[in-house]
Amino acid sequence: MGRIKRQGAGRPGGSTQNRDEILDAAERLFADAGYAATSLKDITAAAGVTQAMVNYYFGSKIKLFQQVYLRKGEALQQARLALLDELKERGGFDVSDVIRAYLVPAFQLQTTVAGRHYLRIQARMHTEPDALAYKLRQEVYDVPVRTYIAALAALLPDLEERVIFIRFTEVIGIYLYILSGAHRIEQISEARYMLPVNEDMIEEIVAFATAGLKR
Amino acid sequence: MGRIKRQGAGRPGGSTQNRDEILDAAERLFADAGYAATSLKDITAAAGVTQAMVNYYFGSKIKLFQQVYLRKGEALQQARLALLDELKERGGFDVSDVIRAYLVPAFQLQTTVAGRHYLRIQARMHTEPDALAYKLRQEVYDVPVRTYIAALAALLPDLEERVIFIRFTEVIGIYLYILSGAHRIEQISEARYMLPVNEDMIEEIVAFATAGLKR
DNA sequence: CCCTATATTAATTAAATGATCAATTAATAT
DNA sequence: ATATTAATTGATCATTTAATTAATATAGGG
Repeated sequence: MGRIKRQGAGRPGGSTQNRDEILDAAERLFADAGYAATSLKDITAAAGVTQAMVNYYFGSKIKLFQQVYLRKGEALQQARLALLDELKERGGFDVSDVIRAYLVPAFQLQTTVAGRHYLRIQARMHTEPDALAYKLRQEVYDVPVRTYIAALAALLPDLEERVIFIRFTEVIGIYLYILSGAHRIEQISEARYMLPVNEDMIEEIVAFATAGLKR
Repeated sequence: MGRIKRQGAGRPGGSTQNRDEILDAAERLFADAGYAATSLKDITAAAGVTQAMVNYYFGSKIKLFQQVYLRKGEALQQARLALLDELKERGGFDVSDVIRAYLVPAFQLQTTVAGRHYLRIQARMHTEPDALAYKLRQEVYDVPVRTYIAALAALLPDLEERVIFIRFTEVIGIYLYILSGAHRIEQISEARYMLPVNEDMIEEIVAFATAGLKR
């Protein structure tokens, strides 16, 4: 954070990773404080570059945010679609498998520091002002959600698709809340309880959600 | 918004509601844009008062936010505890009734404009930086959550309290997500589906959550 | 009726913010 | 070799921000 790299102006020798370092620093700081409360000064200081670099690489603060969100967001959705495709190829899967396929890529992000930062940003996207979040969110979410609902509909022919949509919305609520910060949940009960980690938590949500969906 | 009330300095004649009008305007604007992105200038303009009034009545921007949150937050938690007490007095209730008692006061808020503003603030509290949100959230949430978990534990003697805690956390995730903005969910599927309103949505969540809890 | 507490405005302050620009240096293409 | 493009610094800009203060006017208790 903030290490000094060079002194004078001008293009430095060799190749640099300043663009990625800005993205990484922004990801971390946006995760901690949200978009509006994070200044370009904070971000560029953490990345060890001057403020002008943000405008050089990204054009503006808001465009930087969009890049941060899309970078891991698109990968996450691709992973979800890929897992569902695998299920379809293998065949012989049920509702639990579909729910699990949706959850696993998100919980995998939770195993790295940067992934956890991204997950906090993602959770916050659902409460940020529409002007900031709506278009981005839809760009990333629309296709995967529809694809998963269609897959569930095929497995649950007795249920209207509309009902599946409603219940899948509830599943999203569960996993977003759990992933938005496990630390917090322990605080509520004064650390008397801990949430299970990863695999166990995934299976808990899968079981909970499957029971709610198939009821 | 921004109507002019008076011209000169000095205490105005009669009684005023400027304090409440500041709270109302702040509630609406904090709901729309979040804490950091809402300026005191915005709030005081909307309330039709000068900026200095915020510091006069509340001391600072952050203290104003806390008052906004606590005003309806404490009432909400009181209502939850009261409904649970009613159940206990009447006797003969089950898991569904407990879940419903937790949800009903929140969904009642959704029936008024100001209530919907508050619910957006509440949903955002779960992703705001800990420095802003942690203490407030705990102050309001701690007792009711524990009380409800204890009530559920009495009804589900086969389950460890720890398990009930985990599953109740999932229930909170569901309802927060649903209430954080129903409009958004319709957008995701290009308005092909609508979420049920109030009573129906409450019963949907009650059924979903009960199935997940009792499984 | 006077005095003090209360409520309000207008002006001001210092700090922070996002953005822009000219200057500078290295890499790359011709 | 030379010209152009890419990457970077440091300084500066106009705004916006939250907060403070002095002045002013009314309310209400003795």
